[in-house]
Amino acid sequence: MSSIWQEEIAAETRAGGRISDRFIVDKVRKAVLTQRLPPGTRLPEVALGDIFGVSRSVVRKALTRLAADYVVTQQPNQVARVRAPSIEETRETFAARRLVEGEVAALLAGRLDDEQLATIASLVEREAEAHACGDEPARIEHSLAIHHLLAERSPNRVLGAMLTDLILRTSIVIALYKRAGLASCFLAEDHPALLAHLRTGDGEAARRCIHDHLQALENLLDLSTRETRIDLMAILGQREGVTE
Amino acid sequence: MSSIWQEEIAAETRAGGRISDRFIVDKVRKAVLTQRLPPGTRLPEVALGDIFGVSRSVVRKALTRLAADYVVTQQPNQVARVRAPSIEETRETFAARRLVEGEVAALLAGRLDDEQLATIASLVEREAEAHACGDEPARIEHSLAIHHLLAERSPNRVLGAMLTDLILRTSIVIALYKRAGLASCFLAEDHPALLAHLRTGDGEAARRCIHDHLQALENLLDLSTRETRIDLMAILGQREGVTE
DNA sequence: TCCTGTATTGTTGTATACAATAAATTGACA
DNA sequence: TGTCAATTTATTGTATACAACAATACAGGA
Repeated sequence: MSSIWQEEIAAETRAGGRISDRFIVDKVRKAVLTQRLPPGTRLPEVALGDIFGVSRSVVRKALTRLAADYVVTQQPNQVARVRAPSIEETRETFAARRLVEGEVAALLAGRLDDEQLATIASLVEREAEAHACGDEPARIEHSLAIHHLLAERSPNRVLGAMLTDLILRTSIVIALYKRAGLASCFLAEDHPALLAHLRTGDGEAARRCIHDHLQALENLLDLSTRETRIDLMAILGQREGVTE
Repeated sequence: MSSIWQEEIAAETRAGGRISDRFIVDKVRKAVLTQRLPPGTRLPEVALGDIFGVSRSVVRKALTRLAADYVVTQQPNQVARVRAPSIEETRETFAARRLVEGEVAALLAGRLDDEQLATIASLVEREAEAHACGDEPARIEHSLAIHHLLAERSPNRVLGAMLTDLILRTSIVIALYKRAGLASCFLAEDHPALLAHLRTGDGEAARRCIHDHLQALENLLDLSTRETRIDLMAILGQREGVTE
């Protein structure tokens, strides 16, 4: 029973903490994000229960939550699968995020204190450094941290929660549809420019900045309808699930 | 065991359909919306299971979904309760809905075919009639149908789903914070004006119309911070739950 | 009267058994 | 060899039992 989560589960149990549904949600989410669980992967309840050392009750709750987050699909009497958002949904998700994150940035401009601005500045710097070092996972982590900070600090918490969801969903589709051969989605100018607008308090400039940034990101993806890169039939046909 | 859902459950079981988690979600949601289950109401799993004639498994799934929809709160080892959104959250929910529904309306303007426009026109008319007859429940139903139609027909389905959620959440807080003595939240001019803009295809006008409409709606609420109408301590202190 | 520790009750958390459904396999037949 | 039906296996749906935790009620002492 060697799974991709072997060490993490061992660490958690050693630390005395018993595995909860939240733990499972986190692990599956991250695995989907890093494409260790590609779209279409079967997630049978008993298999996951064996892996995490819990019963189906806990797994079921985790899967229900993942379905609410659009990470997996759950249809009656069928195994849960890692979701494969379509090209159309990808475009719509980006458009929704542009709207929401643009508004959050506009609301936030001029309202952040020096400490928060310094935190963002540090993340922007570290993102550039990681890119220079060729450490893409670290760069993604810092980039995500910037956007998550906007979501957390959003003066409107309802919009903030919506943005958190949208960041996750766009991250998944970026991993899915990243143009083959593209090493990184780093856009050197964008985050520094955003920081400047947040500092000066120009809300509309911040909104435009976010808008253009996300549009540029979307343009880096391969969303050509011709050859559907995600061949659902091929994916759903294969019998592979989580390794046990 | 006489509950507020007595007849509906009997009807469902007579019709041969067995009670599913979706059924429970619908019934609880509607009861919250119509304030038959006021905020703070305890929703113990066994009590709900007895009422609906199912085991805790089904009830638990329903409650998890209701929590994802922000209808109830679920904290570890504590009974689920009907959520009581704060005044601040109410304002934020309205602001979020203005943003999202405005965008949906702008996208939709000029894109609806004659049949869909006729459907909306009919709903607008029937809403006015219901108001004239003093039939407030019917008026609310028709008004909601108009907004739900926008959500369903949204060219961007991600935004459409978000709007569906926001319509539910605003409906709950409207019921909660409606100014005492106010018979109806009917705004005679707004829906006809929206219909006109959707027909002519003026997206920005449709956006402004939605924006002003929702702002007017929010202004009809009693969101004065002075006397907190929702006294959580009083509500959470009382032992009342669903009637058995 | 007020506080505090303890027993009791109420409620949720988890595991498991069995039923119901879907998927896969097998075998017969053309 | 290919196709269809019947059987077997895999998987989820539901109910239930027991453990763990929280809230309550009660009794005793300051």
